[in-house]
Amino acid sequence: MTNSPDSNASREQFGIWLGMLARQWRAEVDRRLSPFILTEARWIILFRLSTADHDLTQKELARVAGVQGPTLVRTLDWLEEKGLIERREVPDDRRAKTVHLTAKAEPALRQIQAVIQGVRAQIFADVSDEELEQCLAVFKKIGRQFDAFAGSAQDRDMIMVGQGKK
Amino acid sequence: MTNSPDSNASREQFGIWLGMLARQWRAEVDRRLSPFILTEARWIILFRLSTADHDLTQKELARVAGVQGPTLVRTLDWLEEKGLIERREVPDDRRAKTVHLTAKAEPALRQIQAVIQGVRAQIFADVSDEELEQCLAVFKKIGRQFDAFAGSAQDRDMIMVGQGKK
DNA sequence: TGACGATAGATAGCTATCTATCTAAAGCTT
DNA sequence: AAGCTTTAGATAGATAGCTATCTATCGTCA
Repeated sequence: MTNSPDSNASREQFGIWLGMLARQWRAEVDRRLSPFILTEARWIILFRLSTADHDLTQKELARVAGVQGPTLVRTLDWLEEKGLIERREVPDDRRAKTVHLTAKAEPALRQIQAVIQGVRAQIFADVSDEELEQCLAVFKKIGRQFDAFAGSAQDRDMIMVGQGKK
Repeated sequence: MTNSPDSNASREQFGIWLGMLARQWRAEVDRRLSPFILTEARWIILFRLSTADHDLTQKELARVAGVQGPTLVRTLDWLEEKGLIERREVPDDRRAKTVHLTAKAEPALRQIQAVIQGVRAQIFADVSDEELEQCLAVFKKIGRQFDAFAGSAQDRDMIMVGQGKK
């Protein structure tokens, strides 16, 4: 009774689950982050900066964070206003700016790492490493299909290479 | 304290993948739906109405659609203005309203079903039924953890019962 | 060298989501 | 019956995402 009749229902459900889980994920992280003024979207940027192996321009940062340029601009505006990052001009290219964590950001980041770690520990409580890997494998297959639609087929792989197994 | 060196990275990645895929999913559906004025968020509501086995109040509809009340209200306002749904007062409870598809909505819905089907066919091109089920199983485990946080532990199961295998 | 297309970042405006709060009605409790 | 508490839906405002477009700068090539 599982194969055909259910698989259709599963496919119908998948997109909706994806959306619901993504929203719940964000809500839970935001809830736990609320003592730190940060939200998930803002934290992701700090995290990416802290784990980057070279100075990132806004364009590069947007790519590894998985958002579009304008979305990043607003987040950076906020982070810069709070003194957590700074934009520096690039000598060689006066259009570009690199983004850097300030001294103020670093202690906050360490505390927050622990909070996020706590979220993950609970969320993945029942999920084995193997299950997680299978799930991510499906994500990557699906991601490739989306990229095929969009035509920018290499971007996603670069993201994973960029920080997945560094 | 995890087993393989990768599993930590996988856990770090998971939330970000979830968010990115959910956004790409929505973008692709929206793109294909653009000839029909509808967006994914609006279509989901129509879909839920069309597959419900009894009249749904807004509260019930919000739950099966996986959004909060206010989000639904705005979507319904739009759908009602376009003449695709109507709200009816409930005789027994003058606070509540049930939501109904109009005659105008039904032919549109059938066309759209085909479009969405097309999205799924391509997105899941490389994904076997088995992989999909495993992935959904992980989703459900994670979903239960979120519900445990929120305290409303039964809601999610009810959602799946409500339309998963009916 | 001057002009034109491409690129980096910023801005504007739309959609969708959430939380917090309001209003009205329903349901208890005394 | 009066007065709480709870519930259904609506409203307001914040956050975050997107596309389209603008400005400034870079690079190329005629």
